[in-house]
Amino acid sequence: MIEFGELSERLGLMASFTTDPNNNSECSSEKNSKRGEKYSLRPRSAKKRHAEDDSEEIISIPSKSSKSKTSRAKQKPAPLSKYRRKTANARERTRMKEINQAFETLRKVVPQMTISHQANEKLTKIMTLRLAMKYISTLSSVLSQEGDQQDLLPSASDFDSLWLESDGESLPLDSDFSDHSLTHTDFSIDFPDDSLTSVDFSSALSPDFSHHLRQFDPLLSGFS
DNA sequence: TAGGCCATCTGGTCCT
DNA sequence: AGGACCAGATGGCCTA
Repeated sequence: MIEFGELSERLGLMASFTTDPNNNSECSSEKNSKRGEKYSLRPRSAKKRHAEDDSEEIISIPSKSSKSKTSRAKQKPAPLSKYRRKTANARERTRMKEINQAFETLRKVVPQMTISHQANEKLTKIMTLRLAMKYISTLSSVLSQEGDQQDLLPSASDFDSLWLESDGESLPLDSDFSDHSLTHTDFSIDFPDDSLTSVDFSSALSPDFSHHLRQFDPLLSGFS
């Protein structure tokens, strides 16, 4: 079991909780929250929360027609205490942070793509997932072709038959390495929203490819 | 200004 | 009981 102090230290809670050790449920939700400001509710949420806090102090007689919190409390379990709500939020942020870190890792593993419109922008989450699926599919395809051969790493000529496959569709990669890009038309199968006009798969065709392949090897060993 | 993307909050559900 | 996970709601930021 994690002590509050330990949890708070881990999650950086202490700054926004009061220093009163006897009152863990107090927090600094009064200040307007800014992104990145920890453990303060957004203005709207804080307003709502305060309204709920106020209503909790009112003892009302439950009635059928009433939609007050007090009447609803009879049917639903009591909302989390401020303290538990804060810690739950902190855990949720941590969880999302880990997911985002995994996305960052994935962005680094998939070949760098060049998107003409947004050349300097990082891939969105959905784009990252889609490209990863394509990349895995490509590697799988290459490995299956190389299955009978000793050398698993593809030679340059192997890329003449490198395909990007998705949902039964096959997208041929340009075998001319001086212009290894997919056209917008090619990619429109998976990106019908015109978000891509060209995709540069140069890293997949470079020596780096073997590095990527080795990284994926354990995952792909079960394919064949 | 609308739409896309994202972070955060929140309540519900499941699990330990 | 409390944590993990999930999805909906909300609002901020950015770009076309």
